[in-house]
Amino acid sequence: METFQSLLAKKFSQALAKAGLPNAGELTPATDSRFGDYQTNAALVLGKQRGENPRDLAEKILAQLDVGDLCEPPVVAGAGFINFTLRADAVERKAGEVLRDERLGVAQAKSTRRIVIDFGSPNVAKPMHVGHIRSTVLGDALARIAQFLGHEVIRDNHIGDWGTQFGMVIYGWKNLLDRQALQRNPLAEIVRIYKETNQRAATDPQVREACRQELVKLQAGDKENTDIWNECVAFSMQDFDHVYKLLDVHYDIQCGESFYNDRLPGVVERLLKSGTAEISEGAVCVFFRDIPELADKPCIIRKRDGGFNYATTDLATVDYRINDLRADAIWYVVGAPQILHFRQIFEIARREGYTADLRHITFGSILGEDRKLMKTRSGENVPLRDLLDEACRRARNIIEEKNPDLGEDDRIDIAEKIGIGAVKYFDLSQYRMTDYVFSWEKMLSLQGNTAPYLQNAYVRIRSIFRKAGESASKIDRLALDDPAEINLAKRLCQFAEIVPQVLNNFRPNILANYLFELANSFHTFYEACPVLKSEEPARSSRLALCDLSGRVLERGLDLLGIKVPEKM
RNA sequence: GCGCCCGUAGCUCAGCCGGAUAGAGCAACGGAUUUCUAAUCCGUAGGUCGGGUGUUCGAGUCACCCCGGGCGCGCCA
Repeated sequence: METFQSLLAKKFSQALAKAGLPNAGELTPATDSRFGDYQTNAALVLGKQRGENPRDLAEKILAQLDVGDLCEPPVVAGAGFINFTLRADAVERKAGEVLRDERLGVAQAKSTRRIVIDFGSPNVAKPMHVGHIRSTVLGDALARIAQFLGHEVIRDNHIGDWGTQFGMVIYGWKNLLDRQALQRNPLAEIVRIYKETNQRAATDPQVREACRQELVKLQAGDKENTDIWNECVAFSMQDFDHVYKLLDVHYDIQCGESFYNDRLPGVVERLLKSGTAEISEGAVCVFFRDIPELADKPCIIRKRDGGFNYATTDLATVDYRINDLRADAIWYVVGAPQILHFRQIFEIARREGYTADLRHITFGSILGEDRKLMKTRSGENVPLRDLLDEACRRARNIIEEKNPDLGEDDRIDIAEKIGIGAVKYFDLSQYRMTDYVFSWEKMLSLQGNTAPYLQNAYVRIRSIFRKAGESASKIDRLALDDPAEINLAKRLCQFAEIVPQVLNNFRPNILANYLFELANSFHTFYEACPVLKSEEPARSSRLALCDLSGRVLERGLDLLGIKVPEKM
């Protein structure tokens, strides 16, 4: 199905051709409703190129343009803009098409790709904390959207399950472990012994050395240490799975760092052999002498002591994803502090001849009310599990106050949908690069651009259908009359224009913003247009409008990984 | 020192490839409810887009410089 935008753009470019003019400018949604629904600046661009009067050019183009079936006669405005206002009957037909379409008008991508999305990536022996929200929620949303657009998505959890921290964990396990505490809360106990060992190591060189020895033994495949490591990984995975279940996030593969262990020597050998890497001060490095910003920032891929580091692992990972998984693209949803690292990795991959589309999708930090990195009162990372539980608890309090009649099962279910949805939406509704201040009050507010506000619009729709005792009417040609109806129907037709845009710059906030505007339009319609009490044909038409609004809201929120309740 | 990111209403934030008089939400103020969930809607008020120079028909958006904040820069991940 074609959107209004693409239909108009197509007709417009035909008109340009007829007028003997090249394609130019762009046809976009109007910046202001005063200017109609769509606008183009083509005449301005052409005017500049050819040194002609933009308004004259606009008239010349209009003489060749036939869009009478879609809009009112286009008008030239301002310096030479051409404005289009959709006809109500065209909106009726288009909305009818969307109504019948499972995909709600959203076309499949022209060329579909196999995309590995690397997101989440928690560390073993550390609980997931607020810092993991953005990567997890953003990555999941991008995966859902890419998938919906027809791409083949492989969601990969690159777990930090290997590294120097295990020397300390194993030392702690052998010397400090409280078995009973381990049974009660495994991860908390592992974290405790890790922290305590860390403190000891900071002051006691002997402990430090002991930890190093444990690490060496683990890396050499020592049975006892490997068993301990396995147990720690398993305990951590339990914690991750609990959080993922709450968040409704799943992975296709979970190839952690350890997965690449036996591939690391090969990576270094290959790079040395090809001359991409060289030995410097005993370490194996890749230099970027031809890139000014990187000239003084080499990338170490093997340490002087022969050990590998995370650059080596990431190179092995690129290799695996491209050669074994046959990825066309790899998206790394990893925080902005690692920009330099990925710049280096991507550059090395390029030098090795890889042509896959590698993207580092960065994001900012979550701040506390004090505008500093969000921490607990005692200065520690806020465990994600606690935070999500609190979200549900707070959501439940609000539900109980607003809707005391709900049964216990409903309360639990709805509180989870609202609480988790609120956390996710708060994150996704903001541009990913900006740091944001975490605020329960704001994210759980029923007013404004929040998940509960959107969910409420959906609930109102469900309520209408419950009351009506009927499912969506079979109507497929709407009868729009009230401005609120026309506005809502136009908005619904835009869903198909918005969704693909999200992937242009990896901005789910565009979709969130659209859904907010849709909910807004729906609420306005809801206030202005009685549904069940109205006469036919308005009643059926409005029911259809409700049905479509509900489906777009549900689908749109689903693309963001957010669920909708039937009641709230 | 070098590099990256950010700076838009009192607060929290939109504003994609430069486009018309810069938009929301919260908070403030004024209205609407015998309801299809008022958990809402309608309205008012609020801005030298950090500062400057430049590019051009046109700059919040692009380039350069400065100010302020954050982050990163050879053997952690």
